[in-house]
Amino acid sequence: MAIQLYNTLTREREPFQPLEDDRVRFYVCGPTVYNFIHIGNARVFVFFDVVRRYLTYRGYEVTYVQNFTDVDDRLIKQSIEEGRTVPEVAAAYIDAYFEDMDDLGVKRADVHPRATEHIKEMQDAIRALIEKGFAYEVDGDVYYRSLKKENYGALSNQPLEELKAGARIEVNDRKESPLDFALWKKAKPGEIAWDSPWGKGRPGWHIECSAMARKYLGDTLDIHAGGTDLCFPHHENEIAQSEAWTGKPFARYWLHNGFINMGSEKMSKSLGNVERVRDLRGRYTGRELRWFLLSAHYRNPISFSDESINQIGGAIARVDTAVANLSHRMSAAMDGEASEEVRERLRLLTTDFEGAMDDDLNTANAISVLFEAVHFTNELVAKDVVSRGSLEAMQGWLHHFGGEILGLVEMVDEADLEAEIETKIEERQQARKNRDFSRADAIRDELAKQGILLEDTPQGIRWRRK
RNA sequence: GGCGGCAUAGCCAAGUGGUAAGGCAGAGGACUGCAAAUCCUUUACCCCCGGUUCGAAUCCGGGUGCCGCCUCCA
Repeated sequence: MAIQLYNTLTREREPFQPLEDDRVRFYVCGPTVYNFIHIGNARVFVFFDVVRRYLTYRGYEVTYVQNFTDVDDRLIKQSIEEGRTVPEVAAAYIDAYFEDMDDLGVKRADVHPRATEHIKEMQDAIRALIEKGFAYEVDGDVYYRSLKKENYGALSNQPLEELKAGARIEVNDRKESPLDFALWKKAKPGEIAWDSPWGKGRPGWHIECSAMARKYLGDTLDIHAGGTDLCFPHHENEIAQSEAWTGKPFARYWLHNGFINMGSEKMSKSLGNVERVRDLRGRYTGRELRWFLLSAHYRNPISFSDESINQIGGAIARVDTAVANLSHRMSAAMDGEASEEVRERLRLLTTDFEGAMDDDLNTANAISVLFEAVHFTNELVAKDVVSRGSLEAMQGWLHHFGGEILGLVEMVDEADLEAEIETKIEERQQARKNRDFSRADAIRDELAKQGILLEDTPQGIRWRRK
């Protein structure tokens, strides 16, 4: 059964069939690096990181591209406020972006192209659009002629009349139609600018994705993704200009993720309720945040609250405990291969996991399969007799699906066992043997203060970090 | 005004026709020197009113409430 994806373009769930059978060209709109990213940005990057990992697991050769918008009005504004140049501001927030993403376990894209490093490609695109009659220059600005293309509005499902009616009246009345958008903007004095056939200026926002996507992925992408608000106008405009430019479909599947609300309100600057990842990282671990972001279906809104994330902590503890106990059980296991029962259970878990992810990337259900795996792990660990092979197979499953694909499970390294703790444990065992329970409890309490939890099991004492 | 989404237990959250997943929190039990962990059991008038159907959280109609997009906001 093929992977089913909800495609914004058709507003239907469709079987996923890339242009080439075993290759996926995947483009995600990255951040505008004028500031630290917020939790809503992070949802995009974390979720599509999982999609990319899953597609790779499914055998596709994935080329994953995510851009940085490193020049635009907001960057210019920010550079004035910070008293730094635009490139300096961009560089600082790109570094910050990677720090935040590393903490959330998001892998680097194959390419992170920056707008300012592709000025030539954008100018080539603009020139081609002018030649084809899809763009026109007015006094140093270049605009795209939106109405020239018949299917403008298809992605956002808006009839042109409505778009026109809803369009804001802009100060700039040099455009032929209010729907036209800037491909090239003339520089004001002192602004960062590049030379061009139309005079000094900078690229408009939408053209960078079209130019960079084509350069790194070709004329037609398999998947183009981003936040739901990008649907209009950004993605609509990308489609228009790219297809006018290349004469080919721009992207086969458009994926848009839902927003994060603060309570029931939209998170927005004007409401002053924006949660930056940078700040959240002081309150929560990156793993808690990642788990939180994957705990609901990607197209549904998530309500952010401290209570919600605190609940995640309990869930993570359950998984970590199982993983640690599994590791501990290994030392007292019998030699031997994985049992047929275990193999069968793991096959079923794999089927369920794939079923969840194939069903429009349902990470919430994939996580519930992870909990089934945890439950089975706990049963195995509690058995009187279990083979090392069975435990290793279980461990491998958790590592692969929970760790490699979802990025939520962290394995423990048995070599972590520290001699000092082992000595204490030995001492406590002696005390218990002598029925000196107060001494035994004292040692346990002492270790507890260091964050080490001791647990008595039929296979001996095990310990883990709290 | 146009387009679209959502409403499921104390909380979070799956579920697009066949007796309501999973997690957190709570309760009871088993196990334990005491614990911890684990296992078992337990917690739902699926927003309201109609309709279709043998059968609806799921489809249709009408309400109510909330939310998003409609030019640079993930």
